Amino acid sequence: MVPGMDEPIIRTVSRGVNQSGVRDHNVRLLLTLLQRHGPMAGSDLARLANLSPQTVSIILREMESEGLLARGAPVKGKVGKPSIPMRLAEGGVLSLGCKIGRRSAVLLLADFRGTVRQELRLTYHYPMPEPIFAFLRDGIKTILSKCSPAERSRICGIGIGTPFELWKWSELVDAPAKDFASWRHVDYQAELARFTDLPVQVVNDATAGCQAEHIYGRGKEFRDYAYFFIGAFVGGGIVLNHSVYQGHLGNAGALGSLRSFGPQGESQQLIDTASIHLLEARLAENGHDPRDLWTQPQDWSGFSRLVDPWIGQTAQELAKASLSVCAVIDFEAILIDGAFPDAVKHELVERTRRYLINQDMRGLIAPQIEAGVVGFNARAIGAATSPLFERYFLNGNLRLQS
Amino acid sequence: MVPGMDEPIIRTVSRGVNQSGVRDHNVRLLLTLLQRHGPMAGSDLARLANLSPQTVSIILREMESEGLLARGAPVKGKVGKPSIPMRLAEGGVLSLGCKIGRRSAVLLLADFRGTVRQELRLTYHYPMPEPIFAFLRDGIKTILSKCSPAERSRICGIGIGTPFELWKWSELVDAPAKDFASWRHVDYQAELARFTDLPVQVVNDATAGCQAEHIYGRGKEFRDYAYFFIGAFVGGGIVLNHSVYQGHLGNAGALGSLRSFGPQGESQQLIDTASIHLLEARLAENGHDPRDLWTQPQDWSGFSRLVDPWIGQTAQELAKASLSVCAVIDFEAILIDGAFPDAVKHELVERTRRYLINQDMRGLIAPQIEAGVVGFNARAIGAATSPLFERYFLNGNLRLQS
DNA sequence: AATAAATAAATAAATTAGATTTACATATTG
DNA sequence: CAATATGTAAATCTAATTTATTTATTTATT
Repeated sequence: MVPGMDEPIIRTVSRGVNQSGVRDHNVRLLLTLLQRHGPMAGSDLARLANLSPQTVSIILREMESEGLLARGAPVKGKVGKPSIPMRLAEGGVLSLGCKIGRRSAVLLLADFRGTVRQELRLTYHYPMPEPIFAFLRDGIKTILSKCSPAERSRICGIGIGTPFELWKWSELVDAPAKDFASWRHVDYQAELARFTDLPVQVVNDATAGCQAEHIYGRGKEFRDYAYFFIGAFVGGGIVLNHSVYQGHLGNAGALGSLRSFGPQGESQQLIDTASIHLLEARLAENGHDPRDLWTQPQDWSGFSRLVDPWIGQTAQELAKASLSVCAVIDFEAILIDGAFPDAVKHELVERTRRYLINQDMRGLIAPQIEAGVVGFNARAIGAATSPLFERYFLNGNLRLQS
Repeated sequence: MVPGMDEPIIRTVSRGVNQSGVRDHNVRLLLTLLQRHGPMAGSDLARLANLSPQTVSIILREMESEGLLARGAPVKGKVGKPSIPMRLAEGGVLSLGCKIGRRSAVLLLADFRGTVRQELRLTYHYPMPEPIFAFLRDGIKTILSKCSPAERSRICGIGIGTPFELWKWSELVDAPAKDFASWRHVDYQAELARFTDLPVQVVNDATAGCQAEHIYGRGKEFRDYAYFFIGAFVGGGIVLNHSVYQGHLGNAGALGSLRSFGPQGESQQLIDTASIHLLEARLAENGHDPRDLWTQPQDWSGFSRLVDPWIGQTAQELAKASLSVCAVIDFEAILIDGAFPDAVKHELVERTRRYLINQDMRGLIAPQIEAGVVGFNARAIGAATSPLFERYFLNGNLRLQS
């Protein structure tokens, strides 16, 4: 049995549970544990999940026969019968992810375990619906044509990571406001349904990044944390109880909208004080081509004179923002990632830590500041995880109302 | 069967579910639905909970025989057999709640439905462990002595609402720092165990207020909201998915620690800019006795000249704070309550709404600003709800690790 | 080195809990 | 009296646990 056929268990407080709901939950639980902890024997899973070995055995054999799980080499060296570690099968499940960004859109095919198998990119001056949907239509076709029939049948859906209220961005991206307004009534589900039967999930782009970090990066280490993704515009996501929390309208973790203060004490938002578009502007003022930031994502050493003060400012803002979010939820950690070279990321994290200790922390528990590891493509990879959570993994927190 | 005997279902993501877990969940679900929606027939519960009428029938009869539920008068006037609405039995479950505050501690006995049956108060210049534990010991004895044996057996626990890291308060309450440090190693469970066998839950005081508003007040109306309780020091609580979220160390909703800015742009916290202690100070400066605020909780009209500007400042701070919290979670609403007269509360809510619309709301969804209805005693009443959630109600979000 | 004992894993068979389904008695309206 | 909805009894079904068995290995003993 594959989970996700019935409505999953306990998605709202007002849902009773019956036997098939129990099975669905336990199947998802075992998949989630294997995802989170890596390959494991049934006996270990039974202990972790607090289920009887028999129950685990039955579920594992079923999932194995469906090709979701694969068995590893028996582990010897301990007293007793050798254990057989089970793992998520490499190609057991595939999914598509798309990120719509300031400068480019990405479409990719990823597997169960976060490996990107194919990737396509569209760049533009600013995003508009028509070219993006054309890119998706052609891109999906291209990607599917390179898959075997078996692989195609294992693609479980497509996730779209997109900024919240994109139609309000026209002045930020200096696009004609009138054209840009067409984003307002875009219905991704309906548009995608014109050329694919795959289930479609829409998720905030930075929240998608958070999902990627959560399952493939350092997210597993923490129960509750906030995630910053520094792109052209900064955004965020939050995790509670080991689950990404999207919020009732999908706008939880809108960390770009955190209040900040300009040099004259005027009210600003984090998006105005800690985003890469500020660095782009500085580059342009200094006669560089700001597009170099995007075409040379692994090496910004050519602009270090400008990058360095930008890191300083951004770190200061992130330190203040980190404490603001910790007043709402007592996050264990703050993860920072973005569309920049690793060296920049680590410098940013280091400086944020230093600024943090000078802040007023009365009544708060200091969070750990850590660097994310997924990096550049986090938003598209994370978008691809949405269909996985929908069908295979446990997500303690509710989905969006849809 | 009474729920809560086994570990309740799905408290962490890594918990498997078996039949007894299912029953426990469904029992709690029905109790929670009756709590939230009021008396209801089994057939309605079955529809709401998505359970078969048979299952609901069995569970209801069992809970009725245990005295947790009572049947109402048959409802006629519709086609078909009249339905019998079931309700939480008035005295079905009782619990104790204690709030430890700046100026006073309160101990009360409440029932399943939020009605306070007995209430005791201790006032002090500043809180210290020894007198408070003596008050609890004697108070519990007094309260129990006024209960019938049947009532005593129905008391399911005691909840303690206390500020976070009380030992750091010495300068705020001008107490000798040395004495005050004794709070640091206080173990409520151990202290209470010396004179009572009741299970003890410890919860942040403002979060307790939030729990009270959540089940007895306006909390039911919203899926996600933040709650401010304006006491001597402002505090808060948050609700996600219709459940109070305490956070992994019990410090979620530490809204008093939200960053704010003083007149010279210096960094402050909300606790410094939106608390009743500011008003106390103004009263003292103007020759009034600040204790009048606490002894005349329903009438502050004597100090309106001083109260009015305090309301203005507080409203402004709350408006800014409201947007800060909505950048972390897309709360539907902000609920405001406090230890002040209703007239003050409503003026504060009204002005907060007005300030809100002048704020920078890019990227955010404007929350509703609403007044809480539980008022003054919210923290103690809410503390008393902790044992109820522990044993009888569903709480989608995790409890503290303990 | 050979062998027995201990141990842990995995699973088959029997049992059990608790849900659903089906059937029916009941009380009411129209 | 027909229609309808509630509420419950009996039978059925699902998926868990418990108990018992097989198997592969390490460890201790001879």
